[in-house]
Amino acid sequence: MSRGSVPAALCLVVMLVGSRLCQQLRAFAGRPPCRLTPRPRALATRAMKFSKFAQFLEEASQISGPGSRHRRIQRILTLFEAVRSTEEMKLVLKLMLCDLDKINVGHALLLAAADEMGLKSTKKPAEKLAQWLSRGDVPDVGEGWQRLLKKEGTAGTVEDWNLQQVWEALEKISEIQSEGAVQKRTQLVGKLATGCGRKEPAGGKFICRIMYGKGLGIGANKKTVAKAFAKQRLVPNGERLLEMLEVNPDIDRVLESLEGDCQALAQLWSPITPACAQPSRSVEEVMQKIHTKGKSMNWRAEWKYDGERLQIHADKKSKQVRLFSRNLNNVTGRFPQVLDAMITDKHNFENIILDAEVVAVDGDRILPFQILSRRPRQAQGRTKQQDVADVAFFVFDCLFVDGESILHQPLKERRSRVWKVLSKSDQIRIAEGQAFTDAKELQVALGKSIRASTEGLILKNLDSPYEPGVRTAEWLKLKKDYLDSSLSDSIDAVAVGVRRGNGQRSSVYGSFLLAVRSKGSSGHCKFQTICAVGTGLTNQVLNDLYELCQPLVSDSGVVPDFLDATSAGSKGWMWIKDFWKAPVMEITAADLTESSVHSCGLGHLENSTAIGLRFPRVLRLRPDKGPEQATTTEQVVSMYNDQPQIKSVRRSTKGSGKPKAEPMTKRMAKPEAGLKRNMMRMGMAVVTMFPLRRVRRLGKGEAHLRRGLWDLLTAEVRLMPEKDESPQSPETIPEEKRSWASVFEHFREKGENSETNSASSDLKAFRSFARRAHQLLERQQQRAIQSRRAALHESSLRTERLSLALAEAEELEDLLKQVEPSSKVSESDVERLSGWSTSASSTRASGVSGASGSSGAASQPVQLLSGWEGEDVEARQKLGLLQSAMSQAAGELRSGLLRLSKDSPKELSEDFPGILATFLPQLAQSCADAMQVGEDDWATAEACLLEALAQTSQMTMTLEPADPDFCMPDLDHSTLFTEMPGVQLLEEQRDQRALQKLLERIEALSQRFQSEAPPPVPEAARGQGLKGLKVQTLRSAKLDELEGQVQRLVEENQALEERLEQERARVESPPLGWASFSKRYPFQP
DNA sequence: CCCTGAGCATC
DNA sequence: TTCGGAC
DNA sequence: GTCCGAAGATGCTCAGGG
Ligand SMILES: Nc1ncnc2c1ncn2[C@@H]1O[C@H](COP(=O)(O)O)[C@@H](O)[C@H]1O
Repeated sequence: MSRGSVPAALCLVVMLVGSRLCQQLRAFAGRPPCRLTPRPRALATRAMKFSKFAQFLEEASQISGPGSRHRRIQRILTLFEAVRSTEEMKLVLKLMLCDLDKINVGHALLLAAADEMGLKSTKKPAEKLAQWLSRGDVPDVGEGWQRLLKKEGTAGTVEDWNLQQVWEALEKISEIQSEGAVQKRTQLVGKLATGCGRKEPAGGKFICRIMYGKGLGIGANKKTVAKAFAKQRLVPNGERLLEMLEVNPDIDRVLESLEGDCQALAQLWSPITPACAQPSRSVEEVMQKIHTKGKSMNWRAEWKYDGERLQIHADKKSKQVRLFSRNLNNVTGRFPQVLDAMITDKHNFENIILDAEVVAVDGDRILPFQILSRRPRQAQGRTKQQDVADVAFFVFDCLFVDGESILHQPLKERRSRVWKVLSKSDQIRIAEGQAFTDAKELQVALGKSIRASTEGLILKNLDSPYEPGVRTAEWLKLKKDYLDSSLSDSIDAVAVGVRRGNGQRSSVYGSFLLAVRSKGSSGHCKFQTICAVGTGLTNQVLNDLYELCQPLVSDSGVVPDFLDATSAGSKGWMWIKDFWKAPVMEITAADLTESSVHSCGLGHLENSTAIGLRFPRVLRLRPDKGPEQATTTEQVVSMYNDQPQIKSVRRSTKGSGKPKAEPMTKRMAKPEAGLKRNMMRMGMAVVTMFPLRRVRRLGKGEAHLRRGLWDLLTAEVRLMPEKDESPQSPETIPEEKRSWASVFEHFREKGENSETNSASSDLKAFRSFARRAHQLLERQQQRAIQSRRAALHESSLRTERLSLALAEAEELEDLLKQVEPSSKVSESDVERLSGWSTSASSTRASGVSGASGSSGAASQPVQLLSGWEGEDVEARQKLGLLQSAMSQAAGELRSGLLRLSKDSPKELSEDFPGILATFLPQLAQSCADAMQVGEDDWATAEACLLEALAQTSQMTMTLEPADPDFCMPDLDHSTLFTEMPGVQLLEEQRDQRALQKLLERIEALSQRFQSEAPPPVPEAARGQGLKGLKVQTLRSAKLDELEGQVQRLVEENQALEERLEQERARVESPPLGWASFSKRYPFQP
């Protein structure tokens, strides 16, 4: 039944009809002509309608409870019994298993398609649908479609497509490409929905889920469907379906085969479903599993490479190679370098199927998964200029050799067979491993593998056959992140955002955006996102977290200001208003990776990226912790740097250190001079802007450029010749001093060697790269300026408000002094104060919204005071934190600036005596001076700094770009530098100081009250209001005055209000507060 | 021309 | 990929 | 133990909007 047997006439038909029908027609070709019945028209009348199909599915989905599995299978069986032909059975199976071609239809398009269904009963269907989803009224898009279609009713004649029509529509959708594709697809999807769902709304649901491709949501997927299929009678040998699919994923072919020879043999060019390994959590568990298995103690521990699974099919004579991914996709085009290595004459096989892992490598070094995944996905010509990395196949099994399947042979024999015929090379390697018998050996092997940057071990029974598609107990995976010992890898992170769940989780939050604490450069407690997490949580926890978080989420959609988030990392979240109430979770992960989505560690890593987590999951809640006790960014960064993969890269670049680069010469050719200058600026911009900026937008193009720049910086180590080694100076160039100079030097040499100015393609590439990088930086700077302007404005407003608040607080304090001449406050006073203040706020709330203060009653200082009486250790800790962070900030900035000046490479300053000699040192010095002055006098400091900046900007202006291609943009440098973080810090510190003073006073006041220990405010006293009191005494008069004061506070001082609200809530511990979780989820170390 | 969003692939 | 729930 | 369906990060490619 090979392709070759397709009659020419049919081929013609195929071409005419369209490629999508190709497979089916090919299927017909292999069988006697009489099997071609029923004819299409006859088929159409008797064909199963989608509505009927959907009814079966709907019934199956409603089955639950004891014995549901079996009953569900029975139900599906009745569906199969209703099928009339093999052709139809193919459709049924493919639809049920969502076995479609790539159709490029996802969540967004399914939503949009609601507008294309011609619905009469709903105004804006897509909008409505989105609303339902966001409120959790409907668990998924499919259910939403069903609801929309149900409203339409079935009055009149409505469309009801049969399965064949549906399939053809799906094929059509998959063919849509290029301009206008999205619109066309949307329309077709809409029509399809009508065809499937008008008669029977559930049909809409199922066609939607089929297109979405993640299962029908009826509690029956491949395995269950196969069990039902085993019992049906239309197609013979149904019980062998799975077995056949394991060696041939094409359902059409398999059904034909079931009717025919029914051979379930592995074949060359047809992918075999790969075997998987069972997870194991410890060496002990593994040993136990092995022993209880009994018989065989013949096990092998193999490195678990961190790459992609690859099945290699090769035929020597025809010189053909085909590669299949873990999901049986053909990925031959993605690894051109390795194809040749598979068909050399050195191999001793005619043909072969290998099981392997493909990994990015640098010589003998194994590179992280992330590098591998950066390779192009599309078929590339074999003549590519530059690849992201070299690649190697680590072969660990052999399934087929010289026309014969060897799946049934024990691993031992498969291995010995393949090593006999396979010739090793740089591209084709053998998976490292060793036999082991006891726990000790295993432990040693594990340590070794992890040090080699693998994920851990795969343990294999050498006596076991290859079991395609099975999570077999003969293979055990022992991953490093499962190990209990990796306790250091657990992170305590704060939930700062939530997202509603889908499907069965639509009634709760399905995932949480987590952040770690950054005790960054300002006293503000900032959090940086590190991952989202939605697994590891039980239903109980999910429900409780929903209760807890619901009142905390803001409806504004604005990222809260305690959070650093990149733009990509802040999409689609509902934010938690104040982090003091946010839950803390202990999480773990397999790896820490570079991230362009999360913000954790921005500015801490030398290559200017942030950190994210691979495979994050919740270990448990930590109600014993508040957000202020979360893991810090610094801790995460050091965890990142401690990883074997990272260390190994470090070692390799450090190890080949070289003597100091020679100063750049003046004999540099003209074009390069311009280039150099511009690159110098770029470099300066990178060095000065990047590490200090707090929030950075990270995009794809940007990521590439950043990596490019970083590569240039680090490449010098390898680029520079190692001659001239002076043993006198064992000092290698430290990482911080990797200089742009040597990069230029390298490219200059390249340029000179290539005779003509423009002939060097390297130089050309570099030029275009430089230009792009330059443009990018320019844009970034513009953006930075704008956002800094906005921030500064905001900041000054805030400062103003704070100082106002401060003044009022002082007044308040004075007044209070008068109120309590004997420095004692009577119980009734406190009572009144509290009652009065609540009254004030509730009056205000009702005045504004008419509701009972759903946005949280505005709190007030007085209330705070009474709230603070409790022993709130955490509040004090927080204050301490703020203070220490404050004092740190100045020091940090100073030393940062000084470091900046030292970092500037000497060779550069020699080359540009007029510029660098004064530029950086002076800037740094001025800044540092300003900081010192600033301790006492912020205004002077700022002026000082601004002047310094103005000077430097003038100097910068004197640089004349020699190369017209690289004109420095007309930036207003004084503005540019004024907007630098240093200035921002000043502003923030001013805020901080104001705030700190305020807090100090409040603290003092609260201490005064503390000695009183007044009783809690009785309910009756609340809401009474000051006006209801008899105002007789002097005290009461003063209280009247106080009312005026505080009401102004309430109205004018939003910032303060929020702050105080946080404090209040913290002390009050509301009914479902985070602290109360301790009871339900007690912490056990 | 560049950036973004959606879809899909890998893990 | 990881994890929890239902059977 | 099996099966299903929740959930994650990253990176590439394409179409569409400015
Ligand atoms: N030596 C090896 N033997 C088998 N699988 C391996 C090996 N090295 C890496 N793997 C990969 O590990 C995967 C299984 O682990 P996991 O993905 O954690 O379930 C397989 O899909 C392989 O791609």
